[in-house]
Amino acid sequence: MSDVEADLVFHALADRTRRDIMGKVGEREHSISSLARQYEISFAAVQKHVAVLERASLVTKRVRGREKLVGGNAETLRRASRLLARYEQVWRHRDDAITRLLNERDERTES
Amino acid sequence: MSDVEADLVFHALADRTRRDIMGKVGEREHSISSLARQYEISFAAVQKHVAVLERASLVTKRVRGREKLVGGNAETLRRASRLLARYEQVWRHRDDAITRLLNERDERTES
DNA sequence: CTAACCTACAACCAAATGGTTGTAAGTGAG
DNA sequence: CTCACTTACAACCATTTGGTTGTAGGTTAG
Repeated sequence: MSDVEADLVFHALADRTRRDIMGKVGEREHSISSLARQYEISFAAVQKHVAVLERASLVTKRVRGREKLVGGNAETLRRASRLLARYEQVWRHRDDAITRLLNERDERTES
Repeated sequence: MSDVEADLVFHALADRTRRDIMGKVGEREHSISSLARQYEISFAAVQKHVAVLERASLVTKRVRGREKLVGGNAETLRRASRLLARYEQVWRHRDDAITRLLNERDERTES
């Protein structure tokens, strides 16, 4: 997952309204209007949130008549999940006392 | 993971400099100065990035003499990873043709 | 002791964000 | 055909963000 991609995805996830939308469109597709009706904010605001999710490839839109149905893109979600998992794995290595001691030595001789 | 928590964590992850810092401090602890020396931006800017990561509980600081060592907090990372995994699981259900057909019916009778 | 180093924090700035309202255009129901 | 519905997008506003410089306080090395 590229830096730009991660920027877009994590920024998209960093808003609770957008995460909420993610939850809904993951279960089944929703038109933008039907989504907008479920929030206090304006239609345009919801539309913008969907656009942010779409730029991040977290959702996709398809046309049905005069409306557009928004659905979740599980693939992107999986890639983001993988990125976090990679950090997690590396980090586990650091968690024992031995590496901590090594760190002390390394820090002292650093730069 | 609460909404506020997720807001902080995903916002913290949505910047490539901060993700880069995550990579470094996950392997071993780094002082803020030693981190700052590794980027083009000012010391204060790096300090702010670390503060954002700290507010999100993605890293912790401990004192060693006149410096503060920044280290990764694997626990928070795990919780974020879990949240994404939960979305992922729900989303998988939607991916077969049958649910798509059901959606069409549901959408038509909706609201 | 003193000078160098490390951290903290305030004040400031330009750009991006999340929200609003308003306008325009396509589609479908009746 | 016409009117209501759905989407798109521009313009605007307040707040936040990521960056800067400057100042001040602690700690340690020599």
